[in-house]
Order: sequence, then C-alpha cells, then structure tokens
Amino acid sequence: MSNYSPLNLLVRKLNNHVALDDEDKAALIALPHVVRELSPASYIVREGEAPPGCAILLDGFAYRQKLAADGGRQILSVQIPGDPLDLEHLFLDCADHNVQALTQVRLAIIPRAALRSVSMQRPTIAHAFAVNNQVEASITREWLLNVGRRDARTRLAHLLCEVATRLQGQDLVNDYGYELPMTQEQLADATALTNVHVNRTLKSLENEGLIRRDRRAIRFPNWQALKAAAGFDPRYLHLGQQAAAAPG
Amino acid sequence: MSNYSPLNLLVRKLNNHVALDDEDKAALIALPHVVRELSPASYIVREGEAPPGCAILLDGFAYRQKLAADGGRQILSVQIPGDPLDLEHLFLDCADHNVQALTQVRLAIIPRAALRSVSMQRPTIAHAFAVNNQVEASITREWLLNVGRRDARTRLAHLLCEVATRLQGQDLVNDYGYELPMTQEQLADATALTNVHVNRTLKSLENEGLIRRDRRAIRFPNWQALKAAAGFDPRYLHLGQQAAAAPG
DNA sequence: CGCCTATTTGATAGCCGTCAACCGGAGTGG
DNA sequence: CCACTCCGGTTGACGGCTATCAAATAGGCG
Repeated sequence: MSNYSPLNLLVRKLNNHVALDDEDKAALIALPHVVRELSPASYIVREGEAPPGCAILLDGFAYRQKLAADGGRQILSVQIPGDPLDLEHLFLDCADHNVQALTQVRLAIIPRAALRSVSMQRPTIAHAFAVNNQVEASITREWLLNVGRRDARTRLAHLLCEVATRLQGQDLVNDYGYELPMTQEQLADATALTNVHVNRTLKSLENEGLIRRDRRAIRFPNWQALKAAAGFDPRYLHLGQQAAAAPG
Repeated sequence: MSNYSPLNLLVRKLNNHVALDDEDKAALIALPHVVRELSPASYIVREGEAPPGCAILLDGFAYRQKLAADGGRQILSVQIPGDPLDLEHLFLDCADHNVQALTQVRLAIIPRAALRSVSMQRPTIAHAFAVNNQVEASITREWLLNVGRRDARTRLAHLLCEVATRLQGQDLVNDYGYELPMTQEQLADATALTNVHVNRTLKSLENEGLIRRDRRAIRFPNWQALKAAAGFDPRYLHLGQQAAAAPG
C-alpha cells in the first residue's frame, strides 16, 4: 500500500502524534484532492471566508496572520511542510484569520465533505485531526507567552528554537541548521517587534555566538546555549507522545 | 427530559454553536460527574499533569495561565460559567498550561473515558466539543494580536469588550455592566502590562467616559465608543452561527 | 483597631519604536 | 559587461510608551 501520493506527508505528520493503522493510512491517501501551486504572499485563506476545502502544505512555508484596526499585523504561526493549514474549517464555517504563503508553496486541497466523511468513518483519523488542532492551539498559547512575557532577545531565540525543533521533526534540518525563509520584517510581525529591532537583536545573538547566519540560513553552533537563552522547553509541542488511547 | 442537572449549563453552552437534538442533550446530562468546589487561586489543572477528568465551570471564574522561565506570568484566557476548562485532554495526555480558579468556583468533573465514549456514540456531540475547542483557539489568536499589536489603552478596552460580550452570551450581564472579579495585577497578566500601568490606563478610560467603575464592577456608559476605541469586532468569537452542517 | 491586600500616585529609567539614511545583493535592461 | 533599480538588511539619533521603584491611601476582615 501507500503508493506515492502527496498525502503521504499528511499521513506522516498525523502519525507523529497518533498511531494510525494501515487502513487509516490508506483512507487518508485515498482522499480526493487537487494539488495547487502558489507564489509567495498569496492568500490561502482569507478572514471571513468559508473555504470549500482544507489545504495541506506539501512544500514551502506559510503563516497565519491577523490585522489590528490600525493596520498592525501579527503573525500567529509558521507552518511547515506537512502541516494542515485550515483544519479548523472542519468545525467552523468562517475563517477568523488569514493564511498566507511565505515562499512558493505546493498545496493539496481536500474538499471539506470528504474530510468530514473520512473522520466519521475512521474515529482514529478524527482523533488525529483533533490532536493536530490541539497541538496548534498549544503552540499559539506559547506564542502568547512569548510575545507577552519575554524580552526581544529571548523572544527571537524562542522562535528560532521552535522552528528548528519542528523542522527536525520532519527531517528538514541539516546538522543543526536550516533555511528560514522569513524577512526580518516578517520575524518582527511574528515576535511583535519592529524590523529594526529584530535586526539589532539578531546581530547581538550572533555576536554572542548563539547563532550563525549566512543570508537567511541559520545555524546553531551552540544549541544548548540557545535553548537556555530562549527558555525553550519543547514539551508544549507535544512531540514524543504517541497520543493517549485513540478514542473508543 | 432535562431535569435539573449542573450539566444543563454545558448543554446550553455547546448549543450556542451547534444545534443539539434532544437525545444529544439527554446523553450529555446523563454523563457521570462529581461536583467540586474550590477556593480562589486553587489549581484546577497543572502543566505537565494528565488529569483523569475534564472540568466544566459551573459557577465562578477561572483562567488559563503559563509561566516564563524568568517567572513572568501570562494569563491566556478568562473562563466564564459554562466553559469547559480542559476539553483538550480528550485529545492530549499532558497539560501544556495551568488552569486556576479566579474566584470561588463550582466545577463538574467528568471522567475522560465517559466523555470519549459519548463523543464516539454521538457525532454531533463530538462535533460540538471540537467546535468549542476551535472557538477557544480563535480567542487565543485574538489575544495574541491584542498583546502583540495594540497599545495599553486599546488592549485593555478589548479585553473588557470580550468579557462583556461573552458574559452577555450567557446572560450574565446587567444593563451593560458586570462584575469583573480580577485584580489589576491579574488584568496586567492578561494584557502583558504591569499592575501600575493597568491602573493608570483604567483611570484614563474612566476619565474619557468609556467605562465607569465601582470597585470591581464595570459599566459601559457608551458601549459603541468603547468598542470603537478597542477595535473590537466580535466575529472571532464565532457567536451567532449555529455551526455548519453537523458532521456526517 | 490593626493587619493585609489591592489600589493609587509620583519620579525615574529603559527597552524598544520611529525616522532617516546608507549599504548590498539580485535581477533587469542597455 | 556594466548601470539601474528595488528590496531587504544595517546603522545611528532620538523619542515615547511602559516598566520599575517607592510610598501613600483605601477596603475588607478578624
């Protein structure tokens, strides 16, 4: 089974948290879908819309985003390959935030009806979707703590640690370094700083030897020290645990 | 049916978002549970724990909370009567944040196994739980925007608007005013400010005529103006919509 | 009345934002 | 092959919002 399909990536992602059996995997891979490619900054979901399908990020990076009345933008999360981008629309009709492509992206778009029906027929899959949503919620809570209660240095370091750790879970990191395709302005929107201050803070982290940069590639010469500086504790990512009992 | 039970409050809350039929309601009310009373500041869930049951807030207020390495505390949400406090443990084994009583509280505690089994047998109930979780996630995202991209005045005003609106949904507001049982220090932890600055900001909102205060009771002499000052748009609360199709 | 906690107020300091200019690499067109 | 352009990154000067520190006031409760 599991001939090549773009949805293998989704299977792998869900399987990180919940043990799927072969039938579950086959059911996921059999989901109807179209693959679409979008250029950087394209909107994948717009606040207020009711998207007809849910998008899975196959390749590239994306982010969730929301705007304040005065035009200020807050990036709410960074999504990496394998991440479902709007699974919440299994449950809500109306998008409450925007999802935008960070780089060139490839998406698999699955009709909501098909997702609903597979999650009705296979409780473990429904459970895996719910777990995925809860892990995202946990990450958002950590971001709230990050923006609310950490200074610029700690905040940026924490973001770098999180992305590195999540990418490693998908085997997208080379010897403790990775390409972070975000401009400093986007980093600022994610950390609630300004691009200028992000620049200064990155340089200071670099001077301290906590990170090394070459264009947008980031390396971690001293991962332990960076984690310590960030106060980074990966438990909120809920890795490792192959979730609880599946329902039932 | 629906003889008096503390769980009627849960039924009502879930029914705000998803239309439950009589059998769903009966199944919810039939859930085994114990009622427990806790004093202010008691921990209801501790980060790292695996609670054996899920708590429903029957009476009083509670909040979610997380600590940074340096001791800074970020309040992640305010929970009002009717709110499930840790439905996420239907899906995750390990708590990623703390839940604490704000006032004297009365809880109904339902064993996780019973919740799982009812959500297996009644897809609409499972759907309602998931919708509830997603609405909470949406609120957290709005808080991230609030803390990240609004100044102190707007931020506090937004929090007041949100709590007022949610309380109104549960008919807990008297002629546009309510008792907000939070100290200014707790307001500070929710808005990522300091108690001193919360104090000054509240006074300034009061001087502008946007709020009136009498001890911890808050009134809104000019609700529209407050909403405007806060940039408050209640769509993120996902009220009004009786969710989508129930699954299936 | 006395203690404790919460609120209020003032003075001072600092982190980070704002504004503005300059630099530097990548792509484009001549 | 080199100017031109553009976007993003870098740097400096300055200002402001909010934190910090400290002390006084006010309420609640024994």
